[in-house]
Amino acid sequence: MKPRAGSKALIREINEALVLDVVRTQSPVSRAAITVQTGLSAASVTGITGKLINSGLLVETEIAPSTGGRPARLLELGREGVFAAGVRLSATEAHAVVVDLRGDVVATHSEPLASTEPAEAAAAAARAVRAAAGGREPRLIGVGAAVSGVVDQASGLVRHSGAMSWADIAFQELLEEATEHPVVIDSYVNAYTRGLLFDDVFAGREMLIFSVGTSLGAAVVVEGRIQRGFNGSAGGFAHSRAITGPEPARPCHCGAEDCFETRGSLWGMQRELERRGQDRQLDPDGDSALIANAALHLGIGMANMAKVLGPGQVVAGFAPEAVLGTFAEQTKDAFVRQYDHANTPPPIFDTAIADPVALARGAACSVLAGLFTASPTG
Amino acid sequence: MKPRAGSKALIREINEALVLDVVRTQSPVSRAAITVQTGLSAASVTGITGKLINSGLLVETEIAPSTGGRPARLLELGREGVFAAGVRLSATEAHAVVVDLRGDVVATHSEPLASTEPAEAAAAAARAVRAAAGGREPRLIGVGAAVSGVVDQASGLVRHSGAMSWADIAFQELLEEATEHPVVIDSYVNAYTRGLLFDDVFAGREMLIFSVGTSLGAAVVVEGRIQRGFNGSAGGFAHSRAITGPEPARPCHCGAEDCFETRGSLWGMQRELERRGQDRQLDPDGDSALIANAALHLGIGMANMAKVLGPGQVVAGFAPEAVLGTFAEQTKDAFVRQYDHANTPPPIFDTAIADPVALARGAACSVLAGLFTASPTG
DNA sequence: TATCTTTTGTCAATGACTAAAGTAAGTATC
DNA sequence: GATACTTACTTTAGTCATTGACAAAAGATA
Repeated sequence: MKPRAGSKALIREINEALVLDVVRTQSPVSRAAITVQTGLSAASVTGITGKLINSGLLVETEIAPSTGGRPARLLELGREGVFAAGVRLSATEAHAVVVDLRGDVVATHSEPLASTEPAEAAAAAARAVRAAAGGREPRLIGVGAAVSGVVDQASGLVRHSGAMSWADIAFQELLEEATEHPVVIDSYVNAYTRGLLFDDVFAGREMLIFSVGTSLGAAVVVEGRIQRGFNGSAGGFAHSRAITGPEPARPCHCGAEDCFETRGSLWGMQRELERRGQDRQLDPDGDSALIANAALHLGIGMANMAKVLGPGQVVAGFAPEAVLGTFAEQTKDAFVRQYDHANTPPPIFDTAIADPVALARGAACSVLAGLFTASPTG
Repeated sequence: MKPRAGSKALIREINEALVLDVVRTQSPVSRAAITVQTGLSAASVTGITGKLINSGLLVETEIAPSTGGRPARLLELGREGVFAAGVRLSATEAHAVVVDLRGDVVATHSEPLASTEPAEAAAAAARAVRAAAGGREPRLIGVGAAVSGVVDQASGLVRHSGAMSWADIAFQELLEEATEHPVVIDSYVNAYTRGLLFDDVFAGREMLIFSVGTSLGAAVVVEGRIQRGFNGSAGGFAHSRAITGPEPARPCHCGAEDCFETRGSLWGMQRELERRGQDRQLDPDGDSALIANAALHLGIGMANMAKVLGPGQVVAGFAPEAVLGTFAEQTKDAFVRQYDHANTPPPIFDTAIADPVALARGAACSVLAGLFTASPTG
C-alpha cells in the first residue's frame, strides 16, 4: 500500500472511522463517552456525529437515565442507513447475504451456477446479490466475494482456484461490472476471518484462523489486521510438509508429498480411502482411525504454525461436511499436546462451524470494515 | 497499538516522515520531485522542508543542472543534524555504534561486561554508547539495543534470554536510566532485520529473515513492517519440530524433542558431538556430514515457514562463528529443493553475515525508523 | 534582448480541530 | 419551590496545516 499524504480529508476519515468504531464496539454510547474514548474534543464529536447521523450511519435512540446532570442521548449504528452484501461462490452455487452496518444478516439468497466460467459465475453472483438486496440495493456500499483458492485482494485477481478451475482471473473487475457496485474479493478463510473479527468474541489482535474442509486454509491476523503475504499467498500451510513417521508417503495434487492437505483435509482422507480400494464416502464411525490420524496431523501442523506466529487465539473453522464425529475435538487435543512443549503459554483454541452463510457474511464484513478503519483495508 | 485521533499534528508528522523518506530513498532530490512523489502541494513541501532544514535533518547541497528552467536545489539527509546509537549486548561485551541519519556508522566502541546482571549490563551498554557518541551525544535521538532472546518491544521487557540468564527484565527502562536517552529494545534477529530494511537491496515488503548462530531466530516482515506477534514471540521457529525420519530423537533445552534448534544451530551440532562422546570444537572439515545434515534441516524448515508466509525474499544471516565451510550454501540448496515443490514461485534467497556491528547498526536503525514512518514503529 | 521553462516562495482561503463560553436538562439541598 | 450543583451537549472564535493561485528566481532558447 503506497503511503498517503496527510490532509484535512484524512483527519476527517480517521476521526469518523474512530467514532464509528467506538459506537460499534460500545453501542449504545453517549457523545460524552465518545469524547473520552477517542480523545477528540467534545466540539469535534458533536460535529462528526452530526454528519454521521445525517448520512444515516448513526441514530439517536434512547435517553440514558441521568447520573446527576443532563441525561445522555445515546447513539447506535443505524440499521437502515447503509448495507453491504457478501457472496460465497462455490462450483455449484452463489450464496449471497446482505448485512446491515452492525454486521447482522438481514437477507439471503442462493442462486445456482450454470457453469464455473468466470463471466457466468459473476452473473450468478450478481443475481444473488440483487435478489437478496431487493429495495436496499441503492443503499449498498459494496459487495464482498469469498472465492475458493489463492486470491490477491490488492490486484483483484484470483490467482488459482482448483474448485472453479480458474487461474489469474480478474474476478473483482468482472463482479464490479455485473453488480455495478464496488467489490472486494478474498479467499474463503480470509472472508471467514473477517466475520470473526467483526464479532467481539473473536476480535483478538493476534489470531490464527484455520479452515478445514475439502481443502485446508489458514489466515493470519497480526495487530488486528489480516496478513496476505506476497501475491496473497500467505496462510498456505496446506502444502507445508507434515511429519509422517513410518507411514507410507502420500502424493499431493500439488506435486509434493505428505503435504498437510494429504493428511488433514477431506480430500486427503477420501484419497486415502481410494488408495485402499474403498470407493465410498467417509464414514465417521467406520473410519474413526483414519479421522483420528487426520486430526493428529492437523493439530500438530496448526501448533507448529502457531508457534511461529505466537497468536493469542487460534480458531479452527470446520466446514459443515467436515463435521465428522469427534474430528474437531481430536484436532484440538493434538494441538494442545503439541503446543504444550513450548515455553510460551498456549493460545486459546476454539473450534467453530464455517458454513456458507458465515463465509458470505464475512465477505460482507470486509466491505463494512472499510468504514471502521481509516487506513487502507487490513 | 491504540488508535489515535486525527489532528493537525498527526498530519504534520505523517507528511514530515513522508518527505524524509522520499529524501532518504532518492537522495539527492529536488523539492519539485518531492512534490510529485508525495502528492503534497508545492507550498507544503516548501514549508515542511524549510522546517526540516532548520532542525538539521535536511541540508541543501548542490544545485542540479537546469533542464530548461530554474535549476533545482537538491536536498539530502543531514549528516550532522541528528544521530542514533545502537548496542549489541552479549554475555561478555557491549558493542556500540553511532550512525548518522543515513544509517552510516560514524563511530563504534566496545565495552566488556563484568557480569550479565541487568543493571551492570545496562551500565556497560551506556558506557559503550557514551564512548562511541563522544561530542555527538547531545544530538543523539535515541538508543537501540539488540538483546539475545525473546523481547517484547512494546512493553520494553526481555521475556527470556538464555545467553544473559534473564527472565522478564525491564531492560528498556534500565537502559533509559543509564543512558538518559529514549531506548528501543529488540531481539537480535529483529535488529538485524531493521538494518537490512534500511538498505535498499533488502528493502522488500514481504521478507523472511533468519539468524543462524548458537541459536536460531526468524523475523517476519509484512508490508515492510516487522511483525512481532503476541508478546513479541513471533518468529520462534527455532522450536518448531523438525522432520527427522529414522534418526534418533534429540532432546531440546526447551523440553521438547527434535526442535529445529537441535538440528540446525551451533548449539545443536555441538550437543550432538557431545552425545557422540566427542568433547571438542566443531570442525568444518571433519564434521562435514553433521554440518550437511544441519543445513538440510535448516533449509527444509526455512522453506516450510516461507510457504506459510509467501515472502518475496528470504535472507539467512549467519553469525561469524556459524561460517563453517559450505554450511550456508548447503542450507540454500536445501531451501530451494524443498520450496520447489510448491506451486508458488520461490522467493529470492540470500545468505549474509550477521556480525556484531550489523546487529548494533540494526538496533540504531530502529531508532531512525521512527523518523521515516509516521505510524507507530513497525 | 525577449520569451519560455522549470523551480521555488508567498499569500489568502479552506476547513478540521480545540478551548472557552453558553445552553439544556436533570439532581441535590435548604 | 428556589437555588446551587452536575453532567451533556452546542456554539463561537481562534489556531494552524494544507491548498490553489500567483509571483519571483534563475537559467535555456531563439
